[in-house]
Amino acid sequence: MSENLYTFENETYKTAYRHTSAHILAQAVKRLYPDALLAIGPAIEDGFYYDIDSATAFTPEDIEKIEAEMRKICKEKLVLEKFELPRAEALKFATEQNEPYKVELINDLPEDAVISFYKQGEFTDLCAGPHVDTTARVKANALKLTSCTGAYWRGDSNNKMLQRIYGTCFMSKPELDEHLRKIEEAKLRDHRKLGRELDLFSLFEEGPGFPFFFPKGMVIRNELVNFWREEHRKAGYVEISTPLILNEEMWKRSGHWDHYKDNMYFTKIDDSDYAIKPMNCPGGIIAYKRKMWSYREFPIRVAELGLVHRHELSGALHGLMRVRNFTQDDAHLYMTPEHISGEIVALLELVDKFYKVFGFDYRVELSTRPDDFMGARERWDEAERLLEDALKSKDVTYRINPGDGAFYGPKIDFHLVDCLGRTWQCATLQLDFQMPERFELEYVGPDGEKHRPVMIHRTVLGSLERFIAILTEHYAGAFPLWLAPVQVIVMPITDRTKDYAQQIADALTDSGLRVETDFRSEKIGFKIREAQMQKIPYMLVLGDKEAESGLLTVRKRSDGDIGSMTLPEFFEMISAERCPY
RNA sequence: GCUUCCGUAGCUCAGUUGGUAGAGCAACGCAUUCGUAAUGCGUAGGUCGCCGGUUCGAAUCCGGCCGGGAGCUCCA
Repeated sequence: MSENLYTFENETYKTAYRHTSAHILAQAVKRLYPDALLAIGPAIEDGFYYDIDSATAFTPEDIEKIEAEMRKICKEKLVLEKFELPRAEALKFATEQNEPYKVELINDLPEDAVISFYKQGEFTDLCAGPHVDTTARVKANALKLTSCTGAYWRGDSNNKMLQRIYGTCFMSKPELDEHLRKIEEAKLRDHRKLGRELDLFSLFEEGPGFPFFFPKGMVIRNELVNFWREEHRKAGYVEISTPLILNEEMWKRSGHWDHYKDNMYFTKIDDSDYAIKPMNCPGGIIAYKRKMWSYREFPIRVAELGLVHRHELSGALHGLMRVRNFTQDDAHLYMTPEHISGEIVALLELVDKFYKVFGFDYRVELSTRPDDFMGARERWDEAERLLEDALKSKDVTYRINPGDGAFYGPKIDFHLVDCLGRTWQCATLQLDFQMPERFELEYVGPDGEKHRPVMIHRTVLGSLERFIAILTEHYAGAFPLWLAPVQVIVMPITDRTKDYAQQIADALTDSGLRVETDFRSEKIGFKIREAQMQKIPYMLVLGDKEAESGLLTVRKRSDGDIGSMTLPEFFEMISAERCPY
């Protein structure tokens, strides 16, 4: 498709275009702030950024000046010239340029590397390329610096924090405007905004990271749990509940003390030290150990909607997506080694089944052994291989996330996307040989001897809070009938039809629907507007005509007025929507 | 936790160079009884996030703390 070669249809060109924009950004910064040191500046999903070490903190005014300078550079039509240097000379060059971060980058390249640079006008940057041919390719009026934040050098919080300037650019102004408009529109779906507007949930200063759910939010939560319980019953799960607080010994034995202490809350009871659970597994394990198990009972699948508390860093908190207490739809599966593959495959299917009900696209990652792993390396290799084999057998597309596993085992993570395209881990499936060892879990095998079971930790929704946040944004607050806090609102047109409306409302309520009535002496247009803004799926408009004929006039949130029908016809119409599982 | 921006009524926001606060929506009251996205009039509501400083005087300037947004780090 040669005609598409120089458009954003061509990913390579798009990346080169945005990468060149990053260089223009760096050049502009260097012109205005000659003492600024350059770190790295790649093209990213929606644009580009450049990390800069500058003594002056860039203000919004500075950013505007930089943006103006960038436009100037575009118009200067500077040609980008590539040249290569052997490592030693490249080092010398970067040193002379007084760019210590570049020197560090070059130092990390192999001895025999030939290192490329790109020069545009007076500005030269270490870069593998590729780039567009001149700065004039970048449309000056379709370019925008979007934000300036901090970012650690090399993504390590022990390193110095640099200033990261984010920008975006397109091949024409209308495309840029469209992109910016979409972002503004997406912000309207933000669960924090909708949670307040629809009176579902919120967070308050009095408890940062500790969410509140209001009656309407609880409806969604409970419906979700009903669905979850039903599917887990079908999948052969049983359910338990374990305490929020266990003594410190327990957490030392589980390894949480060594690996997770900074994220835990502690408390004292009488003179003993206790901890509030950050995970449900130790409690589940105590429950397991209450009796002796036979291999004949395996695999056992024990679920728990467990409320956990984790001390997340204040800066990491984000609405309901990242909180300090949340309910995991946890489960622990105990099995013999022969069961592992089958159980993992069944779990991949279970997660897929759940996410399909909501129409989610999800990304899968295999997270491998972290630096602070517990247990033997060979066990980890084996566990990682088992997870990978299961993914392959189900033809799941996944990517490897090295070193991101839990301290007790590798995991398969499922990520969902929020309104602004940020991804959040929801389902997780973790294979664990460590806890059974640490807690000396046992079962009796066919040989009459005691053996060590294998354990799987898993969630499907991840946390109810995060999942509800994702759901809210996914539906933009217009929840499907089965989840909608109010399913039907009954609105008489005048006081004359109040009795009839009440009668209909009672019949709907009796059938198990969540019904509200709007008897205020407002005009019907006003009631509809409010019901519409509350995103109530069905509105029944009842006036004299309906009272006389005994019919209902139905308005659908999504389609407007859909005409009149009898009550049984209405029930028939919505029956499929009332339970999608 | 770090960088940066922000914090005025339940919500969305005004408040010129410092002179002790305003609008719309919501709430409440009265009138209105109306056919598919806003009926009118009225009432009430704020230690301007908190603490301290500068000043004759602070929502406004300065400092500290708390909370929030964006991003980094970290994670369900």
